[in-house]
Amino acid sequence: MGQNREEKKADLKARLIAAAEAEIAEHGLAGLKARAVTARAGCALGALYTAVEDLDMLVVEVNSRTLARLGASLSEAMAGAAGPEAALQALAARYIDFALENRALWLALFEHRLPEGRDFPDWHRQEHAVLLTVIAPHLAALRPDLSGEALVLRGRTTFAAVHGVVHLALQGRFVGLPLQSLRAEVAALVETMTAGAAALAR
Amino acid sequence: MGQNREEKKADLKARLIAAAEAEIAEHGLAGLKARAVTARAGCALGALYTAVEDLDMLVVEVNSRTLARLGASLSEAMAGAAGPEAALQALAARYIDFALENRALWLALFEHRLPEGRDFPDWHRQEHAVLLTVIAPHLAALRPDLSGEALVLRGRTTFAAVHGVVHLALQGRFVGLPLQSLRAEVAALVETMTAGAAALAR
DNA sequence: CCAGAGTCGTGAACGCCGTTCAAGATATTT
DNA sequence: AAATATCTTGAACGGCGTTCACGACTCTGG
Repeated sequence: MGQNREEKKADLKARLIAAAEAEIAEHGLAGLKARAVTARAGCALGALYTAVEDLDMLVVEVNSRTLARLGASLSEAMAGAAGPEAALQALAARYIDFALENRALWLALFEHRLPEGRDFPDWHRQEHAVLLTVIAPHLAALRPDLSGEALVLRGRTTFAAVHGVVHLALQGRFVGLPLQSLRAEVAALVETMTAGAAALAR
Repeated sequence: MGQNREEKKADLKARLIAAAEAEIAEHGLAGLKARAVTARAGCALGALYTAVEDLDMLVVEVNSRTLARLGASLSEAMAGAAGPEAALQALAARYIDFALENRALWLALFEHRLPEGRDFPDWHRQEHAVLLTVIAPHLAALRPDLSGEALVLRGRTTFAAVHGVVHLALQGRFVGLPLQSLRAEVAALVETMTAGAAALAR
């Protein structure tokens, strides 16, 4: 029971992050309330503001954890893939799986915004890079004609295209795909893009 | 000045929609406040709830207008295009132009959510269909091998892919493209997808 | 082991939000 | 012109994120 101050503070912050993660998973990002989080974490309302700057930064902490899990899952998915096309298909499929299994937390990654003037801390911005670095080498193999600069841009474009299809489908928008068609359509999109890349590379 | 009741009510609603549109354009969807809207529309706070059900439905009205303008702009863009590839390129380019010129209003189309239980009225859901119907015929021309059912799904996928690239870029996300690369990258994406479609259609 | 100093957690209170509703203002009917 | 029906008004309400004076706790020097 003899925790010193640093340990207690770290423990409180960890409990708050876990509570916020659970709240988002259950009620979505919009359903995240300071009072519900602190109640679940077993502390007073004001304690939240001793552990993190404000509720937005608590969301950043949750998103940071989600990104780490997503990055690990994607890295694992492309481990055994033979060839760039198979690797990209494996990545897209795993991206869909992760999004479906962590729906609200994954949506929070792209829904969360800071108020007008503020912007995200650099350490968090750079955590997003995994989403691009897992794609880059396979895209380079498909398009040996493109320079490094162009490949970086094309990597962002490729990710965003797949992401857009998954995003609209999981949001349940009218223009989005029905969920039962999502896997097949994303596979077809990746197939179309790799076939197009092969045709344009020569 | 002698307006009857129906005219006054319609006029109030129109003023509220215009005010909400201006507020969203200036401060974003998250910056839309009932008090600011009613002040701009020149009516009392409570009058808002005599014209529309609540603030969410006022956003739906604004989004309805934005969708109509977007649909008209897209229809106009593909008028003079020769061939399906040129038409899809023209549509994508116009989509980007509209999004850039109507940034906050366009973002509101995809950011706005209703609380947990509710969902959008059917008449509004169906207004989104223009985004798909402008694509469908050109996609059908590129992929004569696909059936009608598969083409509908592929149309949604194709829109979502382009939309995803534009969306991440305009949100200013770290993984999004820088705005100055957006047009070229979307053009490259459409080129890749049409090249891939041509390769897979035979 | 104790007392003083420093730090932290607490929850009532604040300002802002969307929404409601009794009451006053306005329009319509008789 | 009076009576009735309808609409508009803005103070008030409950809920939100955030703050802060105060009481409880932890660390340190003797």
